[in-house]
Amino acid sequence: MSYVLNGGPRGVAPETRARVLAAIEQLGYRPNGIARSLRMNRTMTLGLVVPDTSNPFFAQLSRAIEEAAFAQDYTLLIGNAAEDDERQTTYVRTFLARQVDGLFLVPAHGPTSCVPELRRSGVPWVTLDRQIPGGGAPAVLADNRNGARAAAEHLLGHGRRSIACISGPEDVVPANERVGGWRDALAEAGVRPSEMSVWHGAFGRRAGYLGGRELLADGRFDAVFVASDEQALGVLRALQELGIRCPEDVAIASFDGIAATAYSTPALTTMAQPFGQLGQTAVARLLDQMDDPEADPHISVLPVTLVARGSCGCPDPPGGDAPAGTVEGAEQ
Amino acid sequence: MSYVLNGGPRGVAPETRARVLAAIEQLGYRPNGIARSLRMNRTMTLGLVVPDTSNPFFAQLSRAIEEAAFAQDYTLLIGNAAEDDERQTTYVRTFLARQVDGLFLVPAHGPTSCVPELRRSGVPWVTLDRQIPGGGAPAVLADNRNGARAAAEHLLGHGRRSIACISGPEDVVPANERVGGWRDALAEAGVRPSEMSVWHGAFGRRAGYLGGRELLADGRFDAVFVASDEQALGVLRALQELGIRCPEDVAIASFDGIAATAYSTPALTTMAQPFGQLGQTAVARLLDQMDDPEADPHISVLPVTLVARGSCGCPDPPGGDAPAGTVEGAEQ
DNA sequence: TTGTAGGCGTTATCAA
DNA sequence: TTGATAACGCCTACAA
Repeated sequence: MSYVLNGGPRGVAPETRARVLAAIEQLGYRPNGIARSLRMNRTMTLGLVVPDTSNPFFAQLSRAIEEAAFAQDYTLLIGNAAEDDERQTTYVRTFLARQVDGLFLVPAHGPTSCVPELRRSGVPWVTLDRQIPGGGAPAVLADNRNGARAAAEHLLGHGRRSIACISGPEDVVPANERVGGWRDALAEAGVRPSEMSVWHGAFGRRAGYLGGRELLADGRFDAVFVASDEQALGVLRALQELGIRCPEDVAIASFDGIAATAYSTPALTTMAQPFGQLGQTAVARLLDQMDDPEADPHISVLPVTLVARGSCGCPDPPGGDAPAGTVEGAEQ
Repeated sequence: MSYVLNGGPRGVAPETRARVLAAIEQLGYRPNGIARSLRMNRTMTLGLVVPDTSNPFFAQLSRAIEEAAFAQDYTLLIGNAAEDDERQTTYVRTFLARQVDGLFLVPAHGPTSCVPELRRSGVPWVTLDRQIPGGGAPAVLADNRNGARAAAEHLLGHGRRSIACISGPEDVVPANERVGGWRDALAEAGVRPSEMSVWHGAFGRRAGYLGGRELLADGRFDAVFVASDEQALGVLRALQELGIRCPEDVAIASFDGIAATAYSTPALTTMAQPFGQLGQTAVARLLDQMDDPEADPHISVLPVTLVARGSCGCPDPPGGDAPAGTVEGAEQ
């Protein structure tokens, strides 16, 4: 039975095979994957814990990982930490109890108390998007600093001189790297650190909206670099309410390259992350670790690409142009 | 060991319990959920297959279901059918092989060839959002017809008389129910069926954008009812490119109540689905079926609520007002 | 080429 | 109160 369904590890006489197949058909037999997992000591399941599944950036990232995992015959369990360390730990624990073969973690901001447990479990894991300080696990990251710098330089290239920054939570590493890149560009253009204005808030539209209202109302700035597209969409709405035109009065460049940026008015100029590659790389790294748990944890930093649209002052292309780095998993 | 960890079904002497606990600690013992599932014949896992995880509506719906399942100690497996019947079947099969205790299905458009297999498996299942013609399974649905009618009536109430409709694929039931509701309202206002213009396309922004460009360019219409928010966001962009003002020249009302509608310019007037309730109801129905597979499949139709914002001509509230039906799982 | 049996890690039943 | 043991369904090594 086993031999005919799995095609091995030894042969079956054609006549017997037919008999077995017939019996399977007749009894409506379905193999039990749980028993198989128990025996084989692998579940062909991977876990993914993200800070917030309702944030389109994480949704697109999850989708890319799912795609890559599916292609390798793995099923993906997705857990939503809701930006809460306790819930993050709960999910990690649940997944470990379910004997996932490996785990992806996009750490929520704040402490990441599940790390020791994760390490003790011996289950291979990989962090994504955000690195863990004393991690010890492979990480797959976007080139936040250079990307942010390129975005700010692009705004400078449009003749903007007074460029604010709206960023994510202060304890999120990539948010700070992006602020760093923005600072780099401004410093090189001769702006003093004391003249650089940064606003910190949650990722998500609401925070962007609030930051926009607070920072851009008085006309001090002729441009803003926003650390995430979601926030930038909120900023766009804030400008609208304030009667400030984009890009004429305030130009915007942001970061991530989510699909929605192609349909706002104006469409957003953004540094697009290579979602498909991020997913594939993450899966590849995890499989590496599963192959050889002793292999030293590799840090992969993937480049981001500028997608110039209307919000920075470039010509606004027709709605729905595909951001360069977002071909797979973006569709719609 | 089992008795101390699970607190039953029989007692353990305090002294023994302490010894067991100590051993657990010392050996770093972790219970194996797979073995447990095999023995118990339940995995505490539910499956969900949706047509397209990158569509924010399904993302928000998935999130609500995950929330409700998590609250009942179930883990949710999410599969992305990518609007492809074959892939949908693959996921259903994968989930059945993994011995999910129950399954949620949001059928992709077109045929749903996995139904016989699903039925034969004996695993309880529930359909969501879209009902299956000869289903036989419980369904949890929004009140599409009345919701759409209310939306169209609202546009009529603003004095609009020439109201087009942009809808989803022709073979998707809820899309047609929404078209039906829009027809109802127009007919009641004295519009002849021959004067009612409907455009059909995929759900998603791109389709809405294309439909908007095609249908609204020549100024024949002073309003449009759009069958999904995603499409409506595309329509908004199309109007912008055509130099048509919203709501002055063309008013918009749409359907779903996804979070992004609160941040567009103008913010979208929409019929908000009660995501939280949909999730809870779906889980409740599935647990019902699991309790008693013979219980007859109940069809739950939940009401949608009008969220009036700028796109229909109502005053545009500040960005980020929470759509009435979307409290849970919407955040941002 | 095929039948048989042991064991994966649990839980629950039976005997002590 | 506890120790021993069968069984869940699968895979595979071994014997025939």
